[in-house]
Amino acid sequence: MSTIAKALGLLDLFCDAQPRLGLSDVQRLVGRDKATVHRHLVALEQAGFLEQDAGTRAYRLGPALTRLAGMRARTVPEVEMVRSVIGGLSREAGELVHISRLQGFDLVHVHHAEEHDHPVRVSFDAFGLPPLFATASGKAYLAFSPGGLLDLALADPRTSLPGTSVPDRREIETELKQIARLGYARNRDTLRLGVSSVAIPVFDGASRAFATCSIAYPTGRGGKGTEARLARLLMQRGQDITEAMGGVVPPQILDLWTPSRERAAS
Amino acid sequence: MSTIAKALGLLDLFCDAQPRLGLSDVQRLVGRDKATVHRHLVALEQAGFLEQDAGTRAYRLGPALTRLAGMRARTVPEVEMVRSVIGGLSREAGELVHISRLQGFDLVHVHHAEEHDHPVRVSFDAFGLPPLFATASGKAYLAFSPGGLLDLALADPRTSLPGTSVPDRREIETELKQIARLGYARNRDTLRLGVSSVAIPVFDGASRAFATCSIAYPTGRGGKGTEARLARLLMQRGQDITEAMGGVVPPQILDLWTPSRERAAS
DNA sequence: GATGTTGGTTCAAATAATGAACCATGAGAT
DNA sequence: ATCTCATGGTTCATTATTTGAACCAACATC
Repeated sequence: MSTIAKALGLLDLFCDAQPRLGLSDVQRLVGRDKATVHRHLVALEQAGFLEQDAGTRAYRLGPALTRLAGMRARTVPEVEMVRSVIGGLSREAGELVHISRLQGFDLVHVHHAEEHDHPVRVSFDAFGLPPLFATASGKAYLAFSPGGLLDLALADPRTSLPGTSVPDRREIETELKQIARLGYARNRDTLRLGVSSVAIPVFDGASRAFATCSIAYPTGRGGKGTEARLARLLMQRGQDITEAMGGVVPPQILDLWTPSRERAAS
Repeated sequence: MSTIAKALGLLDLFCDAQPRLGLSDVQRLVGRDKATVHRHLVALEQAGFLEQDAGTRAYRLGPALTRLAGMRARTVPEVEMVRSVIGGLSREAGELVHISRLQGFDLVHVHHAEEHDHPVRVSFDAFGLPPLFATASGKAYLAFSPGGLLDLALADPRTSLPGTSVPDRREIETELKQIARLGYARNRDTLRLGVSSVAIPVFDGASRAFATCSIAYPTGRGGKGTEARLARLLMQRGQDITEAMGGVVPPQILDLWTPSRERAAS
């Protein structure tokens, strides 16, 4: 393991739960020698990636990160940022990933990634614009948005299209509450037979849901644990996706997605 | 020089002028061996600090920066971020630095830093609330804000306070244009005899000026080059200051502040 | 004042970084 | 078609940097 990797790895220790860490804290968390850790911390501090509180001598994330992140935001177009994140997610999940953005009252496709080699795959297809509550993405969006939107979605003329059963408002509201509790939405065969999916919302700079990211997979694949596994992967990347699109995940959602990242001392 | 510092130093090469660099580019810029540079780039990429374009194989700043910057923004209060930046600036400049924020039609003090050891110093003092066009800070603010504000400032009742001469609108407008061209505002003895200052605007998240940062110094100090030197220091840190307060510097101002950071190949 | 923290330093030993030489590929130029 | 130059990337013996046990000083607790 390169020293560079070791040093940079230290930055990941600074999480929401513990944003300030002293030398001993870091030493305990990574298990390396104190002298080594100290020199890494100093090197990071001199580069501006950490800064040290003059009073408590604790370290926290430094200004260089803000500077470089700003540089990236200015120079790397959103498309490429999103591509790199969902590309990685698709590789991890082994399934089709796609991102839709709200336009009017519909979620329209903006990006997708398909980096896997299963013989059976869900083919991507912009299959019309189904009503919001009929897709995992739509439900993910509704569950994390102001209440009034559901009424508008229910008033959607496509609600009564042939083949789609008229939805029950109560039932939907119950499901949306469950989604808000779980952190992700799901769909099993409801829109296209044999196709299931899980979805999470994407937030904008003001922490409002404005898009969604979903993973679609053949319902049969992988048995019972599949949905949970994919949902977990999706939620783990939730922050990266939102940030790639220039947004900020509300703290309470972040807790839902990346719980117990605490590294309590033993 | 530690390997960590060498590797992290590579990140600074990615600037607005050249956001994508190939292995050879980086190698030329830093002058180190190609193999070394390559391994550093790979290490940075694996940690997410860089990412490589699959097509061109060029490197660009990576998603980990956005993630960590977000973490910092959430966990480190603005006060401390600002303090660390202007503290450094005060050390570099050897003079009093302070930041004011617009409140109503006045710039009120929010932070200051005074880390120097000159025997003669400008003492900090919240000397009332002078009209905007009488201070370097106020002029810096006006010069980078929508035009209508000048009228409001001129209508300020304090304009006709004893001792302050009634300002000429034409004259002020000319000066504001000059400030917008130079990138910074200045004041020499106009408000307090023996005290001069230079100032720049601070921008919010929507790139609107909402505060200012200024350096105050005894007019006599350091001869003729002083103003230029301090202004240069101030503008160099302009981006850091705005970003520490959660804002974004408009690109055209950024060009003014950090020009020709290009590192052209010889 | 004994004891356990904390942040930080030292210096011989060990490991990881280094760089000259080496590939493979692609773009122009002849 | 081939020669050349540039590119990104790799190898491996040499070297220099990183490493960590022991050590120090300051502070808090018992």
